Amino acid sequence: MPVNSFDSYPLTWKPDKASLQTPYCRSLAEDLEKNIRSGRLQAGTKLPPQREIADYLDLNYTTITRVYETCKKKGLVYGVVGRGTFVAPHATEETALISGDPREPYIELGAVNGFSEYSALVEEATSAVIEKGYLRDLYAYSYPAGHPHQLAAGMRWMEQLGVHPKEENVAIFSGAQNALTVMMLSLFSPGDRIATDFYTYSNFMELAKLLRIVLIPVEGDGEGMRPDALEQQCRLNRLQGIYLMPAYANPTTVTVPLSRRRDLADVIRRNHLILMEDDIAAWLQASEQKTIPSMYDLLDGRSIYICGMSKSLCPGLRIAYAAFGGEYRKQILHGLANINIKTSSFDAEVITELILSGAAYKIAEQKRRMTRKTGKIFTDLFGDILPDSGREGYFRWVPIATREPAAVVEKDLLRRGIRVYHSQRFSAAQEEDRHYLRVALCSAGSPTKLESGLHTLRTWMEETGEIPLEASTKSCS
Amino acid sequence: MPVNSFDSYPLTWKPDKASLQTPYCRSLAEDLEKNIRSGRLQAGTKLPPQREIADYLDLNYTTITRVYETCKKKGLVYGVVGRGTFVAPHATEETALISGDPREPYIELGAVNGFSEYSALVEEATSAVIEKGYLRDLYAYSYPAGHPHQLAAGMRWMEQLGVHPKEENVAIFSGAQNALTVMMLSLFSPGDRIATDFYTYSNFMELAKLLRIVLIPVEGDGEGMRPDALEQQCRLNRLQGIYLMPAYANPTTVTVPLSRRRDLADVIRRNHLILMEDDIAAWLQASEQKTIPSMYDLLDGRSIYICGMSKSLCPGLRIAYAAFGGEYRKQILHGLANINIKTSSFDAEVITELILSGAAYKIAEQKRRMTRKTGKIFTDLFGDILPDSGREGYFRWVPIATREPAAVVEKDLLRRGIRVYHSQRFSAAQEEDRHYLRVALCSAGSPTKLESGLHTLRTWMEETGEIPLEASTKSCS
DNA sequence: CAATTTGTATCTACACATTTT
DNA sequence: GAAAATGTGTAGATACAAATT
Repeated sequence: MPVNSFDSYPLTWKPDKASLQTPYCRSLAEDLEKNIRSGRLQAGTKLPPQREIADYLDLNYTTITRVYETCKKKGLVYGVVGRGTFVAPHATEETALISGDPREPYIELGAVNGFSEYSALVEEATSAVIEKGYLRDLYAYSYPAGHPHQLAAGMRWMEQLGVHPKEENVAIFSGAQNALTVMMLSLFSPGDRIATDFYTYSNFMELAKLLRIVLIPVEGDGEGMRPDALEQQCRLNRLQGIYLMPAYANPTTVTVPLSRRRDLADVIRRNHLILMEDDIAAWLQASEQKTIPSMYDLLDGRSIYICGMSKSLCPGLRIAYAAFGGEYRKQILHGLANINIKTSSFDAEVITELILSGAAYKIAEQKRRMTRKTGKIFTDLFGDILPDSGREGYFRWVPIATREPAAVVEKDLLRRGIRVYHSQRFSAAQEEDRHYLRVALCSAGSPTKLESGLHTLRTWMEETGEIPLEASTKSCS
Repeated sequence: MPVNSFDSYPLTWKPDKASLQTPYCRSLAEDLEKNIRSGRLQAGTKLPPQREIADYLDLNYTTITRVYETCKKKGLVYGVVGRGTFVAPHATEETALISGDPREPYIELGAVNGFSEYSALVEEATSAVIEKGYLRDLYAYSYPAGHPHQLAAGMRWMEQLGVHPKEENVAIFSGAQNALTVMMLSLFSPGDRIATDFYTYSNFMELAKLLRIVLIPVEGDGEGMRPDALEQQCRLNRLQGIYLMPAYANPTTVTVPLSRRRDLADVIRRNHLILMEDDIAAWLQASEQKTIPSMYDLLDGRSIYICGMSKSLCPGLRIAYAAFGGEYRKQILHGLANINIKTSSFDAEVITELILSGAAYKIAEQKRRMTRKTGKIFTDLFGDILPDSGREGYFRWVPIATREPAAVVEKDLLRRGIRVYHSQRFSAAQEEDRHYLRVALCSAGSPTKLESGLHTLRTWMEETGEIPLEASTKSCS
């Protein structure tokens, strides 16, 4: 659905011949950038074909290739072979999900805060660390990857999640996002291509943009990314890596079952991709009888596994464990040393205390209980139209029919008193064919507020004709 | 002093004509990379001129340009117009300064640990934070840039260092290195060029390498970087930024006086450079009567100022304050949000407590006392040959005459029981004309050990004929 | 100080793969 | 299913600037 095909013929971007300066490629790139940043060229606009501009300006057409190339590197435009070059969405605005001010008068169903109100056990652990009295050791330099006993605690935690690395292949980072930063900087170069789900974690998308790493969205279904689609993209795009959230993916809520994990692992192995497995929610499922093996284990530890503790235990503590293949060890530790120098010893020690004392498991269980409770509230209100949404998880993925722009939808709902995020924030592709809302169940502050917020949402859906719709959370294409 | 000019004529790199595959530029780049990584082509080796290889292989010579370009992007080689292309030093090995294991049997004069043994006051502050009981608030999401009262404490600290930003232009980072990472990622792009001192902080060099940002070394003298040399490089290289440590620069110990700061600020303003001012040691001089104004103030806040707290207060607490120009605000906060999500609330709060309670100033004074004491130990032993070295500071910069490779010198001294760092680790340029040792005075663990270590150093210098030499710490070209 | 060597920037040329028509 | 449209990858030609001789 090209926003602007050839109906309005006169070239959408028609550089001024007179003001053309030499070197052409630079002066043209600057002009194009100005046009986009000023808003004259809106996101989605189709730019004229390279050959057309070249004809018009009487230049060789690969010179125009350079111009588009320069702007592509800056994330301003993107090209599709056979179709044309388009102004990128998110070219100017930013989509990072930063939590709002808690005192604002809306009910928070947007940010995923992870039941941050339940931290009494964390406070106890904090005190315990101080009483133990080895702060002195902690507050000195050493062990950039983490104290051995902290790493041991991390390994114990990962074990319950189906991850079994060697101790020398584990390190502590300042949160999952920090771990991703270090991994991406250490293992990839600008211009490298990484496969992701069609919808993926928006902070990861922003990070990739900062690092000039190109995300290639891969089609999926109710079981996650499709192995054949991945294989195809490997052929087309010479991929270097892949980013996955196999357990309760953010935002689609999909959990990849074992058989699919095996198939994906095959493709990854065959194409020598570096897998970054962001296991943000595995712990939510850890209590269930069967733990699904991690992709890390399925790949015999020849990948990157990241397990952030902030969401599961406490947002203020910035700690993540990562396991990695021995072949990446040197580069990762080098990156870690140069980007972080080291991680906060105190945070790491509090997490360690929580794990070793067993409190971490209690907190996790507490949060699981909350998750079930809020899940029930959601199902009570939306079960009729979203029958498949009863799983454990911090948020839901609600299909919507309206074609209104994302900003309009979000603003409309905010005016009604709830904050939600539109699927466009999570779309790695340039166009989506279906639209969704991500509805967080863990941030409202109380069950009552959550219920009230969800009620507002339901009312909106009914008033705007969203309901009835052919319900389906399965196809998260 | 080309390590390998044309004495050994047959092309240093002679790709095999037969095994040449298409595409040429890729196959050749891979071959060159293999040769360098395998060690067949040693650091410093001059590669054949582009035209020569092209002639030999019967290819257009810009194709060889592409090959060298690819390897240059990977940091494997570097080119100098008019001289040739050379294999980069540090191409394969890494030079980051990671602290050694404290139990090893040498005396540490290499890493700069900042008297980490004096942290009783830090322990008290840690307890105080817990007793105050607002951990609950701290452990929740909000204020990605830092709590307002934490920022206020940061501003108070910066004030004594001659920095006066607006509150909205201040943020908290997870240590100085983390702040630099965020700044570099947010404000620069791969391929951008940043001016640095000829000798500069080695972790910054490594970070730049990771981010594919090119460092352009600029000549300096006893007062720091030379404004005319900077001006020249701006003309030659189209620079985007500049990195400076105006107070007791690491490793050269140079403090830039006010007049020089003014001159540099002029050049920076005229050439629209983004200044990153790493004020790692200003606090050491804060007690002195006159505080030299920061470059940040001299530029009316149109720059980046970074003030790491780890060295001054406690290595285990990963906190740095940064002030920035309003024109960078949006990008920096965006980068901060996507790279860190947020900084450890606990560490930030402990630092805040230290500042507000006044303990921070006491610790600083304590460390200043230690610095003077260790400085005196150094002067007692080396005052005769290094008369100008009596300033306050955590390390000294000792000129040496030997031309032995850096690794040999360091290993020799390690065998004698002391660890020091050779100037090559800090050299942003490819060749140095003088050599130095950086000698840390704050990491030995005790005055006795320090004295013993320095004695070992002196003995080595006498035995190897280093002493007598025409002493001069002034020329840090 | 002019000629030469050498790397860099820019523009041109062409073959190719995918998508659309 | 063939032809046309369109972006991408690779190679070549030329002008230029800095450093060396």
